[in-house]
Amino acid sequence: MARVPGDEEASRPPAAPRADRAASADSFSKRHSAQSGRTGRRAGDSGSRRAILDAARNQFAERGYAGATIRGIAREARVDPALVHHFFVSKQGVFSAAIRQVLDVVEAEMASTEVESDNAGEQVVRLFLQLWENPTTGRPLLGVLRSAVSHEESGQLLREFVSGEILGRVLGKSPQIIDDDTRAALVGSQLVGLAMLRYIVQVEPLCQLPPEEIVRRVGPVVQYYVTGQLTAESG
Amino acid sequence: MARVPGDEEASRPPAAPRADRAASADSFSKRHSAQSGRTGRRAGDSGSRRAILDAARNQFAERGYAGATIRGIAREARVDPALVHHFFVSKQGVFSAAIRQVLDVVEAEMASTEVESDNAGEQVVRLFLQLWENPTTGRPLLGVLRSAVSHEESGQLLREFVSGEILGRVLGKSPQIIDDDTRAALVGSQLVGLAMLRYIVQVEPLCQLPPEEIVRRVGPVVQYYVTGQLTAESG
DNA sequence: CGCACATTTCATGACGTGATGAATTCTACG
DNA sequence: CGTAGAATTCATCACGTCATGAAATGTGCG
Repeated sequence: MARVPGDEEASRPPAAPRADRAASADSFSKRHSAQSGRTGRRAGDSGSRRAILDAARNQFAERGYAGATIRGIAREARVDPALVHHFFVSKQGVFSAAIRQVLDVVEAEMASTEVESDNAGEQVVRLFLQLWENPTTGRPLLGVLRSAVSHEESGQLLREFVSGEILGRVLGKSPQIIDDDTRAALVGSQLVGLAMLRYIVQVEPLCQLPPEEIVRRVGPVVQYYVTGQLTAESG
Repeated sequence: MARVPGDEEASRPPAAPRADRAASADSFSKRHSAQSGRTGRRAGDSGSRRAILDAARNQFAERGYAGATIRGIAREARVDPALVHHFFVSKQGVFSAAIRQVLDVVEAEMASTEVESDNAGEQVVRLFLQLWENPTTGRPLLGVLRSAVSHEESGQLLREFVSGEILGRVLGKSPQIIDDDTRAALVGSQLVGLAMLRYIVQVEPLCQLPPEEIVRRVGPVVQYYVTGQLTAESG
């Protein structure tokens, strides 16, 4: 049990082939545990790569970038930690691979949803909530938001979302000529705050409210930021 | 240099008094470096305890609970890491001590500021921004928010702020009988989102805007959540 | 002075982390 | 068949983390 890094005595040559190792008592918990000896490649399509990505999304979503560990991801994927490095090189590599792919889906989703300028507010909030409620997109988003507070690349992604996606998609429909970037940032602040309190900090009344109720209450605020009025037909 | 935990040979009795150690080449960077030999107490009021608390606030503010380390705090305070443990027992202990004290100031500040019900929106946003702009209160708040995404106690503090402080102080002035907790949570979501984008993620137009500009733009939204109308004199 | 106590540092333990390199097994292509 | 390469695991390394216990040095009280 005692790990002695500097032990020079009894250092068996690492090149010695070993075939005498018995099952290490927890090998049953690994993928393809039933058959297959130990170290080499498995037969057929093991799906390990995908399993790692799924596990990574979960871990990053629940613990954020700093809190997630390669060992934890490997454990959840029932795979050796070194395999994670083999496929994705580094921790940053797993993160990028796990997040980026789904971010494209999010972007496409937003692109395919037409936002009418006359009640953009409610539509934007509805779309935002749909993305968060759907686990496929929601968990990676959770990962980005959880990581954004201390991981620079995640912060950058969030910045790009606010400055790029919101400004382009939402405000592009109702251009105000001036102040567009500020309006986009204010919309972003309301949306990010909503996600923080509903999905991360879990403030009580908020995380129980049905999505449509939130749409009804927050929609006008987004509308106000975009057009300067509470609803389209007021005034 | 090589650290050998299991080294049993050459283990000099730990009780042996040592007076032959020369200055370890970086001892100048410690507090009271000029005078004083090495290990014991320093003369006069060293202020180490306060230095540790200050350093802790900085570290937690910049890296969050998980990212901050006792060694990092000790380094910034120019103190041995063990001293941090001596004063505050554990990492959680430093965090609590560093944060709690200032949170009382925040609470008192909020209690002493009267919120008139007729333009509560702008007043609340102004007070919120004042707390964040002032480093004395702002940096601990940064620490709480940065930690809230992954540290349970910080999340709890944030929940209590939204469910307690906002509901009691802001909505207490303009009671709506029904839905108070939901209104408080919505106000909280806007404020938390604002802090996230302005002070943590640093979205461009937002963190340059003068506070009063933000008050003017976000105030009506808070007012809307509280009273259901954009301004007091509309309608 | 002498003794209890607070403050300070050192040495070390026990453990977790990301990363690397070699060994082994399987697949695919010639 | 033979062999290049992909997939998988093991054994470590080097380091950083929180935490503890003991030793050394100061202060203050009787």
